[in-house]
Amino acid sequence: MPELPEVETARRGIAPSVLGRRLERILVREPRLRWPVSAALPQLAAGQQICDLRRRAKYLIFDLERGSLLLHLGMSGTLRLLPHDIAPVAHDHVDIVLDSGLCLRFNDPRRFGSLLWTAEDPLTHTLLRQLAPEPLDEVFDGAYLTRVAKGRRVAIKQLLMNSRLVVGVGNIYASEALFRAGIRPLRAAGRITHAQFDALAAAIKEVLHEAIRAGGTTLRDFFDPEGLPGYFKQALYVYGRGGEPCRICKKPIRQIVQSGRSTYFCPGCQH
DNA sequence: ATGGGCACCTGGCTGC
DNA sequence: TGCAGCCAGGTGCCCA
Repeated sequence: MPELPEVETARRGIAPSVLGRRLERILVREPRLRWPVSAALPQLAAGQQICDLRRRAKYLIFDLERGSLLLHLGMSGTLRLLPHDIAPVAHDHVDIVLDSGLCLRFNDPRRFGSLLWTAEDPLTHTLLRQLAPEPLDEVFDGAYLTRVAKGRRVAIKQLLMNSRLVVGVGNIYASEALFRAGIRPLRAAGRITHAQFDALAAAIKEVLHEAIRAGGTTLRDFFDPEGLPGYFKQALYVYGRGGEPCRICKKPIRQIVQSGRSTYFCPGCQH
């Protein structure tokens, strides 16, 4: 479900309600997530103030006074802000109850999401340590992509979805960024020119910024913490548009499968 | 080192 | 209607 813009939308929606508040308690109704939620986690986190709420790739990091919570939304996870006494519905797995009477409720039908505790610097956690630089940071540019793609035969779309090389770009925005940069998703990464990588890095930043501004992309079940959908779907050029005419050249958008996942591109605009 | 395929889950949609 | 089959926004891990 969520790519970087959707996670960032969640972070911005939640931040005003959680920053500086005390985390009263955590209620785990279903610990069987991607990794089992530690039975000790509620006690480790309870009673502490929430000092910061950060995002690293698609992880949300709740920094408490003595340790951090790492939350990943997986494919189908959402966070909602609710009065704590609202009755839970199906797949409401975790409540983070605040001293304001509000609670942050994590719902995740597929349970690919995760909630972890770390007492160390979260950026050194096993799952975060190896992640590529943030795509919206300055160090992420055409020179960076050229460097990491050097000698690689893997298709550029798959490279964009390798979290050791690029983070935050999932299946929707990989297709969208490649369209904007005019690059075919099947092109071997190592054979793309520096100039094309300049265009691709710029396209990634642009599409992520625009999607964040629109509150993310809602295909089916993404809603922000207030329960509102994202409005970026109408701005998609290729994703989910197989067979429909390209918005630029009118040729039909093609849908192919790479690594078992759908890829969309325009045969007229991308080379 | 690199790359490919599988695994983890539920639900919604399509077509018989 | 019912149901089988396929697809879905992620990513860690095992194997060649």
